[in-house]
Amino acid sequence: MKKQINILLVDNHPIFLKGLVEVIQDELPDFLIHDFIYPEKALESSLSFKYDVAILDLDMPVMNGITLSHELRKIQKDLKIIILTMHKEKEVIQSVLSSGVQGYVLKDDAVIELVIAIEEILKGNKYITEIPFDKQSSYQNEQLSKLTKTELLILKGISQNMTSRKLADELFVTTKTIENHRNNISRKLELHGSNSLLKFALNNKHLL
Amino acid sequence: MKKQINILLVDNHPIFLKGLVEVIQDELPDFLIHDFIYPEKALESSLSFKYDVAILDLDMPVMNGITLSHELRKIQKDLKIIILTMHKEKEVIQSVLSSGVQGYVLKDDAVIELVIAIEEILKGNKYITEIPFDKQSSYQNEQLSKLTKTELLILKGISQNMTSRKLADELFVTTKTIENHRNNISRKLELHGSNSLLKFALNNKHLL
DNA sequence: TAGAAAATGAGTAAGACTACCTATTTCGTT
DNA sequence: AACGAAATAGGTAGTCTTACTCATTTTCTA
Repeated sequence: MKKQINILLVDNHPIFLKGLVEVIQDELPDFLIHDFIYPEKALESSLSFKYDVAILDLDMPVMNGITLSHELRKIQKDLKIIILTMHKEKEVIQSVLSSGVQGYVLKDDAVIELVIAIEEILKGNKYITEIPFDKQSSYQNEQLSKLTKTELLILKGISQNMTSRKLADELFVTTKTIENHRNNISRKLELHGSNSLLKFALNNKHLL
Repeated sequence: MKKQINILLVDNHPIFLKGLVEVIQDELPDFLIHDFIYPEKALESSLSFKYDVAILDLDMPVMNGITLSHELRKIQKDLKIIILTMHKEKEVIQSVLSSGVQGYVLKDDAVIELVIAIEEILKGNKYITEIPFDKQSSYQNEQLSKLTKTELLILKGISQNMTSRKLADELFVTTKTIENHRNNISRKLELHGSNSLLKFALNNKHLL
């Protein structure tokens, strides 16, 4: 008897989710699909149920796909993750992949892409869909291109809830250095006022 | 014998489109659905086929949903149009409705919304989905229901980039009062650490 | 290899936020 | 009318961030 494969599917768009369930079910009738609109509910269910693969939407309110993947992995270390998104920007893909997921599929890919991804991931491989020619969110990119490597690194840290203190420890420099970098970044990006840098970082997390 | 109802469905995301077809077919098995990934192909088909309702994605490359609706109407004056999109912004909705479509449904609405929309439109009515404001992700809502009226007001202010100082001026109280409210909010929501309240407020802007 | 850019660090000052505490007044409900 | 919740405000301390200036060292590159 073959082992039952359980798929966790999380997407906050009900219509898309329902469609997705049917599509996957059509192509992979032996798999059991557990679908959730709310990341929190999915997380809760993972406490009492073991999944083989999780297919997660990237842009969700409250908890995005990457955060959810981390939370799921805390509960179940060996869970395989496929991120399903409409983002075609190199930077998004880069940052998603660097967070240790196994698959990346676009919502405007053909259905077969997702099916292949699931099958490959189950074999222990990774699967990254072909990304079409680059479509950039050009404005923010121009802004970010003004920054140096270290500045980008710090901005990324800020977007990940790190204080200057923590960043300093992490990078083995003084907090003063981090503060100086923060100031330089703010000047380059023309950001002013309280927590303006944090807000920018959060708003552009996907580019960092 | 009942008249056959023909639905034109256009969305440039294949997975979403395939799911959508199945979902509509499930709910409205007597309807005939003609689905297209490319707006141009849909337009071409409308030259030789008469549709009753068109369900169009708003964001498509080359030709967006509104443009397509105009083109379709040139060919078939009485065609009913439902725009299906993920945009919740007042401005988008305003401009879409003013272009003379009959329906507006969100991609993150439940499936039933679209079905109702189709049925209403066929009766000659318009159907505009409820726009969020009081449609909530239930978990955060439970959290927010712990807060008092004033606390919610302050949280909203925070989400709009206001400092405690500005909020105090606005509400004619001292900054100390605002700070106390902030502390009470953080305690109720179990938020800790630097700027945790700001981050929460930004993440839940849509609920405030 | 010389000059420019980047990274590092210090000083100083002010504003903002978190995290506790206590206390008084106002308001709504029973 | 009494009770409890909510709103108001002060105290105190520590942390974090912004916003400047200046100086030194490292690294890249023309």
